[in-house]
Amino acid sequence: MPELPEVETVANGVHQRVHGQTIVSVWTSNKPQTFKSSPEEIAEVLTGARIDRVHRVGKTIVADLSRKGGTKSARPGSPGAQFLVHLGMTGRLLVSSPETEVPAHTHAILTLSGGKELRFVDARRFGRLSVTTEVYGGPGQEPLTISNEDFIALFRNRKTPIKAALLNQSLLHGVGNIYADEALFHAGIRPRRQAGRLTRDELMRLRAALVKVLKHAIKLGGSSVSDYVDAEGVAGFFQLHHRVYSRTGQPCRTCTTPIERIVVGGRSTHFCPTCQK
DNA sequence: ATACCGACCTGTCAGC
DNA sequence: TGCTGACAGGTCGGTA
Repeated sequence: MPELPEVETVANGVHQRVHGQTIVSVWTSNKPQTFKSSPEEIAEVLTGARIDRVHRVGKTIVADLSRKGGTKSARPGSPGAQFLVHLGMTGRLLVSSPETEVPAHTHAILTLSGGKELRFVDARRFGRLSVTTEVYGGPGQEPLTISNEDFIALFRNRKTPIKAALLNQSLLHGVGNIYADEALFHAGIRPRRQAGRLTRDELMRLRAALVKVLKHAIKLGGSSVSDYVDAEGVAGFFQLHHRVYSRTGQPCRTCTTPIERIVVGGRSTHFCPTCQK
């Protein structure tokens, strides 16, 4: 489901509802592929910890934890741990009342001091939970804040199609299939173009388009992620603004040429053959 | 080192 | 109605 804007929306929503609360108890399902750390390790680190802040790094939701007695200012030798949640394709992080029915495919429930529960639900089980004591930095660079020069340098000498390079999380993290297609459309660049052969000008346009598309999507709450935090959660509306993604055969909103669908790097890819060169 | 490709899972939807 | 196959917004590990 989620790319950068959706993950940011979920992280912010969860933050508002749970920060400052303590994790009273932890339950996990017996589906081991859900976890990077072992369920035992997760339960040990989380139980009794306070959630100071929930934020996003790449496509990962990061909860900063501290322990009673310890403080936010981590003392030497006792760094604050972090709880990492990757939503995969179908993962959801919900803040629910205990009386709310537990949905199918629920893999973790954290009972909070405020009386609510933080639930991790993931039908397809591509999501991952883990705990770490090192500050998580993510695999690549942050698309919202990277400079033009750093952005241009990322793609130098790359023979892979620009679409595939945008999806490579060790270069830029947070960009997924929807926003890669959308950004390439706004920059007027065909997805199969070799990354290393794009001009400086094109790469600068691409960076600007990416930032614009991501920020716009964050403002609208992401694309079609509904029910993402709790019953009061607001659905995302960015899907109504897609120019190419999932619009195969429909007229381009700029020039009316039918949008084409191809496969690049094994991923379905949409573009306008007239607007993108 | 880089790049491609299948595997990991379940749900949904189009077509027969 | 029910079955089958294609497809889904992500990542990882093996192979070339």
